[in-house]
Amino acid sequence: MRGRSDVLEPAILGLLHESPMHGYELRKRLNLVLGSFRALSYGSLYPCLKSLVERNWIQGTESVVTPHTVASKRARIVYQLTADGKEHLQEVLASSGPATWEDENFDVRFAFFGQTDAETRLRILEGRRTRLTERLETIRLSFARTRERMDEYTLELQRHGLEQVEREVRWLDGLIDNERGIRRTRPAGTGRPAVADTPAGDDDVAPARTTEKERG
Amino acid sequence: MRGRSDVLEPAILGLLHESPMHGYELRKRLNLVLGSFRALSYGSLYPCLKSLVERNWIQGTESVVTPHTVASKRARIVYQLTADGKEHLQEVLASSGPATWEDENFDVRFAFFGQTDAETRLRILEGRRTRLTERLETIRLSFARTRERMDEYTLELQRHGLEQVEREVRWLDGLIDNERGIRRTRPAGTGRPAVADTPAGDDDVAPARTTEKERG
DNA sequence: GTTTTCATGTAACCCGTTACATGATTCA
DNA sequence: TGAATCATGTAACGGGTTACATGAAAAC
Repeated sequence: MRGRSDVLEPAILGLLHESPMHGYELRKRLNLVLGSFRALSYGSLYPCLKSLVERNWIQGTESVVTPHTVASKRARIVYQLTADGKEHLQEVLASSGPATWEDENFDVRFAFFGQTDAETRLRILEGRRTRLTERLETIRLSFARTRERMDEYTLELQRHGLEQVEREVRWLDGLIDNERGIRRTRPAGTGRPAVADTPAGDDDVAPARTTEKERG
Repeated sequence: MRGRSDVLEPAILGLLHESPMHGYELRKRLNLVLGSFRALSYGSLYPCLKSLVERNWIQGTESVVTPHTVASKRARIVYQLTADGKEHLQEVLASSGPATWEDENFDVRFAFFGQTDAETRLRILEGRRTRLTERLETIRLSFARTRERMDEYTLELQRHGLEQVEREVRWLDGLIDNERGIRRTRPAGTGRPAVADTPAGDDDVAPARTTEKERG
């Protein structure tokens, strides 16, 4: 309901659930989960950790590292989920709504599918797919409306953008088919991913869902 | 030098240079140029227009529209570039620097390549390419370092992200080859785009630049 | 005649970055 | 011993969004 980001907190909780970590390390891992590969700043991370501690979802323990000789003074703080935190994370992962379909939110949620039940996974994937096809419609529309008036570079940018989204949809189709397969085969909740791993440039996933024509 | 966004202003100036417009229409066009297809809010747009007027780069004229009967009271404000604005836009378009290689900035700059000279176009495309290959390196590295410890969904997200960037690089390669061709053929500055328009799934652009191996 | 779309704006707020400050540890 | 990296934090700022306010024109 508020803002709509809430991307950082789930990411942190999710990673800490996999294994306890200190801030500095967390930051590096975060970049991989956060979709885009920009480096998150400490100016974001540490205050967030602080607030998570205050809300009692994580706790930090001063882990005095024994470097190579004796114990050092400057300790690093290893964070881990509290019981409350684990509970909260499960709630977050089980929920899904409009915000969940958006780019960054989706990436984070997807990254932690391993901790999510099959129903939710499918719900998120399909919501995301709908979201993207809506976007396709919007693009195609204004595309068709303005294509004569646009110079060719702008047009090329548009074309490329459109293609990217189309590819994204095909990727989702593969994942959805996969989830459906799992769901039919297994009682749900097994957490087995078995995602498509087509190494590069395989265009035969979901052959005729996004029709290439009607572009004029 | 400041912030690093400066994505909105150039986009507005560029669009207004193509043709004068009022805010509401501008906003729709903006979404196509701004790379991602999120709708820019009026809360961003109008204050920005205001500040551009204050700096004398654009000017707004109350265009009283004759709707269908008589003249209406509520006029819409049509903005156009001033002489200063045109000059400033040319400066902006001729410049290039680290910020230019970033995602959104690049998109905007690319969209207005029609108004940019060939040297600059090539400089930006190559800068962007370098930026992306750097990113590829970063991803591949942390990818290799953590792949065993990651669950398969996170891994798939990574794989997919990597693939996207690789594709982006191939797209750039096509554009660069194209620009080089133009540059050799024509004295530069002709403004002729002739971009690659391979409809979909053409993988033979720049065959062996991003080597698929050494992924372990 | 009422709803939808067009059209312009403002104020509060959110989420993140940059720049700064500090100090320990490892490596050359 | 000095530089690079690890490690933790704070304060100021920036660029965007949401929510609000207003009203005319077009469509139904």
